[in-house]
Amino acid sequence: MIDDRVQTWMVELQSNGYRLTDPRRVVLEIIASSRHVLSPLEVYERARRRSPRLGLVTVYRTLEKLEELGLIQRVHTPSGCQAFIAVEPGHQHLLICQECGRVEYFSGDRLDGLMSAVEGESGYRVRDHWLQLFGVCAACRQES
Amino acid sequence: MIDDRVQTWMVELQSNGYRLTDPRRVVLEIIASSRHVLSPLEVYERARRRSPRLGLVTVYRTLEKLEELGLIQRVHTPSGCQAFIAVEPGHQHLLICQECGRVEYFSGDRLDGLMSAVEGESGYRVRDHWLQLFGVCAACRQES
DNA sequence: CTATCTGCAAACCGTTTGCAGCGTT
DNA sequence: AACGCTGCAAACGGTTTGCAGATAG
Repeated sequence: MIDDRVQTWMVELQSNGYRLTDPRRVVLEIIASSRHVLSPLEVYERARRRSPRLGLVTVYRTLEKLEELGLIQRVHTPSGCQAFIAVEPGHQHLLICQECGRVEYFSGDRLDGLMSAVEGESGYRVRDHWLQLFGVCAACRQES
Repeated sequence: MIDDRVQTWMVELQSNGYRLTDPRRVVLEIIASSRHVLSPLEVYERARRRSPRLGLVTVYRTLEKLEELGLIQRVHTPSGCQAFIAVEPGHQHLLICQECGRVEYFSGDRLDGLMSAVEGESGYRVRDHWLQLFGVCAACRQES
């Protein structure tokens, strides 16, 4: 399943004219297999364990391409906005553990009514919405 | 109404042991009276028109205190997270114009059902949620 | 009178860019 | 063989810190 994701991402990169290199493959595998949000530096540190010559710059450039292709997304939280997680097709929203950064995906927000009400009252045309939940995952709850 | 807000903020600052200085008053008035999100630099530029000796550092330090006291909030958008807007008590959510940054406040998201469903499925304890709408305000719509 | 605040300059730190050599295709 | 990619070093830009003098309470 994670391998599927890596596979899909590699195909996607190649069919957009990007080359498949070792450093890139390592970065791909790290984010594809993580259930936690990861900052560029965290990706770099993990990737270095496998590929010590890798540079931080390559991590930034790979993340940029993956984001541009819609394969990963930047996650915004009160404590910072430099973390990334895989995009899970069909699941638009995230539930993020405030302790460890673990992510669950969900969809079905039933906000259409609210959105058109707000649209009417404000005179705005609503184009997009963000919904995100924050909490503590089962594992972190047990620890405390 | 804006003056009320400035008044409230000044009292709040003072009752927390902070001093009321001219540079601070200027910064307060700028954000309190803005219906648009403002970056530190934008606050600085506007404040300088009134108070040319003001330093950018003072803007940062004042914003920090206002945020800490819960009087202003940082606004996160796809195009950046360094803008601030006044907190409107009782209105937890924002609708932001993607063109000009104008903000409308709203509440009543009726997400309790969804939140407890997600809580049950995930094993997380949900502590907080973010809901934000993006669109184009009436004025910007007319321009295009 | 004292503690806080101010503006300046410098430090800081995450991110981006320029470049010469390397590796994919 | 050609072009994209890599890692290094340096540049960049927004934010923070140290400090000496100014100012609110």
